[in-house]
Amino acid sequence: MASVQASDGKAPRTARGEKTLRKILTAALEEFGERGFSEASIVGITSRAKVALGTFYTYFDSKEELFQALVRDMSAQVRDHVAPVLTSGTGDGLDRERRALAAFLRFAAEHKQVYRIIDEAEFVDPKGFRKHYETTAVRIAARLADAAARGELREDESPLALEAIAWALMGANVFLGLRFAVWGQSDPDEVAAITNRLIRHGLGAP
Amino acid sequence: MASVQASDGKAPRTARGEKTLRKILTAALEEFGERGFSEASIVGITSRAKVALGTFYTYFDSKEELFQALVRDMSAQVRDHVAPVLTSGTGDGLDRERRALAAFLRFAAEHKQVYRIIDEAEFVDPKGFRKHYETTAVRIAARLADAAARGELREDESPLALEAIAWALMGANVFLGLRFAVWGQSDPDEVAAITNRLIRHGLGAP
DNA sequence: ATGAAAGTTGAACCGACTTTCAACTTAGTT
DNA sequence: AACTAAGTTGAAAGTCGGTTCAACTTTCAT
Repeated sequence: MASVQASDGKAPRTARGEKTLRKILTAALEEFGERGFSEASIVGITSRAKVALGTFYTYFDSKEELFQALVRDMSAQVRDHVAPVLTSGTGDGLDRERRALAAFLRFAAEHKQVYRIIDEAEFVDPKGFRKHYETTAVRIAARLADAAARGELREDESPLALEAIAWALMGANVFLGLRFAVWGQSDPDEVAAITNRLIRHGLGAP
Repeated sequence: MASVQASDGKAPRTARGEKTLRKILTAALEEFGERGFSEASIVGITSRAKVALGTFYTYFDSKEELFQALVRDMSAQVRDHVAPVLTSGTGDGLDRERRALAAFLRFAAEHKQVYRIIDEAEFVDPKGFRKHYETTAVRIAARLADAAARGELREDESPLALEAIAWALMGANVFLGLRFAVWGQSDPDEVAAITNRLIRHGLGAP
């Protein structure tokens, strides 16, 4: 949460201000997570945060800017939550992807608001939304290229193929999160294992 | 478009009424597709349709109900557009999935509004959204079960596995559509072929 | 041709929400 | 204690767009 920024020229200058800003951000995450962007209201946010309506405008220029700030932060949170499992543990590059999916599912189950905010960014903050998925795809593609360079993959893929595969894996992960973490809850390791079999060996008869 | 319904008790009773309803629906698709749900306005819709503001309420109880009607219709359109390639053509069950993805990508490229409306339904019409993806997933799972029964797949999967795989494939398709049909445009057959290799053989070295 | 049902019109109503702002409070410095 | 910068307050302004409705027009069966 430390990374979230107020609007330009509106950063808090005292400890009191910083505390207030944090209260607003926490409240905003709840409000947007529960009610969605357009149903959410500044009054709802400020009353959850137990500050006056006007205080909001000490830190943000508009509801949109607050939302954008949250999208940036949530995007970073997802990344930071998955990152640790990428460097630790044994196994090859595809094992690494399995752990990443399991970590993502665990995170999604615990932070459904985050999920909703990133999804809704497609309409409220299209640039932020696109940036989130494009950088995520690039990150996945880089990991795959790395695994390919170590000879762990079936074959070297063309750049288009690598990108397409990265988007396919990302989309699979997002939808699995929606189905098995946000809507229902299944064992993340089990879901990740099933998916990983698909990714490693495919579905076709040998 | 014939399937779209007006709100309860508001169905047109004359040819004139039917024509007006159709004008409103066409205009609504454009308006929602271009501006999104909350930016879209009834005035925007009725002026595109070249009817008076009040006419809208002859056929719909609210902006939300219109949107829901459109979601139902778009969901059916996607299904109907993909269906033909499932029964025609040669090859096994995985080939069938390849053709389905290619057809979906072609449809998405030509009907970006449809894409946007279904995505935004997550927030405006959660029930419709969920229904769309759940029935789609069930359909995919049934096709896979069918292929498995014919011995075309590597192994029989457990019910959880089958469902998870269906959601993974669906998510992959949706994200590929976003990246390679809505945001950018690549040859649908090429993208489908790349993805199909992944699904058939997996990425792992043999 | 006529009457009734269906459809159309757009000004006005209405409520809800974002945003502003001038007065007030708090905290830290000299 | 006095001063000042930062932060807080909430009433009120301003805006916007969904919805209503009573008058009007069109259609069509008899």
